[in-house]
Amino acid sequence: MVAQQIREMIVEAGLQPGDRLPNEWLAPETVKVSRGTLREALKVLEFQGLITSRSGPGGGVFVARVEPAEAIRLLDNLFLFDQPSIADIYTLRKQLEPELAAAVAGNLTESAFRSLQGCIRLYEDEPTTAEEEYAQRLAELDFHEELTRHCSNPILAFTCSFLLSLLRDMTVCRSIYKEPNPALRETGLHYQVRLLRAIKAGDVELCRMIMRGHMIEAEKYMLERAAMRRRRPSGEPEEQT
Amino acid sequence: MVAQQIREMIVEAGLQPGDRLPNEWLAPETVKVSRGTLREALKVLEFQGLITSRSGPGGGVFVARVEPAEAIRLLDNLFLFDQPSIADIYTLRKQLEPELAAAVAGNLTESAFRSLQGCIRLYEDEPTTAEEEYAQRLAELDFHEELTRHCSNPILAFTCSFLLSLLRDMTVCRSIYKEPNPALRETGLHYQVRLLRAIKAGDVELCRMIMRGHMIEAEKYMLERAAMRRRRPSGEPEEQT
DNA sequence: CCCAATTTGTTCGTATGTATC
DNA sequence: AGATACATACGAACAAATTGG
Repeated sequence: MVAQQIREMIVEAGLQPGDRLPNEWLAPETVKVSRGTLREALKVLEFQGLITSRSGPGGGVFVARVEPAEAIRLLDNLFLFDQPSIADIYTLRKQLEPELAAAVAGNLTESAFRSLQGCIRLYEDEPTTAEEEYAQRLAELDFHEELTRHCSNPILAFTCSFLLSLLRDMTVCRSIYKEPNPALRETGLHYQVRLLRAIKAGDVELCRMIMRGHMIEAEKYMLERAAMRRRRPSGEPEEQT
Repeated sequence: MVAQQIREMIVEAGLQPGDRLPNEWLAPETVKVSRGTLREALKVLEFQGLITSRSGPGGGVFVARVEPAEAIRLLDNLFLFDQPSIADIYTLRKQLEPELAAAVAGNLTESAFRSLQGCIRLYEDEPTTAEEEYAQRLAELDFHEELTRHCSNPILAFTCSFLLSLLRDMTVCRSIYKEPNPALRETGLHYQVRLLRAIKAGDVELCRMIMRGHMIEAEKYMLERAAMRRRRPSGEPEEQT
């Protein structure tokens, strides 16, 4: 296909992010197709995140660095028809999140610390409404997301980030996140405070251990809640008994 | 964008793989864009693997199931400009491959066993040429790939498969794979024979242990070789001393 | 075996939007 | 403000592929 051909040209020429694609490459006489077909190929590459295009003078098609966040969108359809279970996701999280914590241990800048503490602050106070509950759970996920941003291992960061996006999008999780869970919130907060301390101290092994415990707890909670929802199916609201 | 819009329509309507997209959806009057623009969107979705299109009567645009192998291609550009290191990859493999082994333990059909044994047979004999050496190393990777195909956890399967494809494509790895390595070959073979036995026996914990050992060995070997190549740079062929 | 119908794929001329000088 | 350079969008016509009679 034309898209692959253009990609080849980019890597062959050793073009770097920010470089502009020479006009000749996109001329109909170089590529053997018409503008319409060429544009289809460019759209594909743009969607893939490899190129961006600006209009106006000095504009054109430029090579871009693919951001992990964009790449995750590409996988949106992967599990569209056979959704993974919560257990599936946590099988990986239990293994990888501890490594993530270990990877950032002792390698955080002051500003990185502050943004992590900012995440925590969002769920320091007991939530009063269901919306606040939900927002806090998302903030917890953001804490982990923030960790990935400071991980020097790009694959580990990408994979953990991917798992987080799966959790965010799964409808089961979304409904679970709306339920109040004072116990987990408390222990989760506790874990993350301890984790931050361990990261600051640069204690790699302690980071791993704390995160492992956190993941095991989180999985247990999620599985319990999911099982409850299965027994009392659909969107039935909880009644105070 | 139009592509996202069409994707929404598919999931809203609950279309399944194999279903055909109604003609109305692709009519210029439904979507508010011209045919050319619409085709760009379709090309994107096709590249993403969500749809395929056939021409002729009874043809049209059909929903497809995204295969993991296709999805991996989407990520080709992710690490184009900051390639991960061997250590990065093995950080994940050491954690995930044991889980993969554990996941398939006791869950393999007879035919799955045979194909795994087929992989092993390819490197039972000492390689005589560099090409054979290389082919054997790829066959080792295929062994792991075959495992992913029988893993019921789709994310675990996908991630492990992704890591394998990274190893296959990295130029460092490719050159390392061409070097003779009788020792690792022997122990690798030994690991995989033991692993197959453990899988057959359904001994989950043993599977994990064997695979963990295998990964640690493999990483050590790869890192050693990579370090040697760095000291003696570029494609200089090895001399017998 | 060929013809006709259906549907995707390609092309080109033109028009519009947008950013720079 | 206006001219210029560039990407983006449109629509009609044409080509190719596939199926059934």
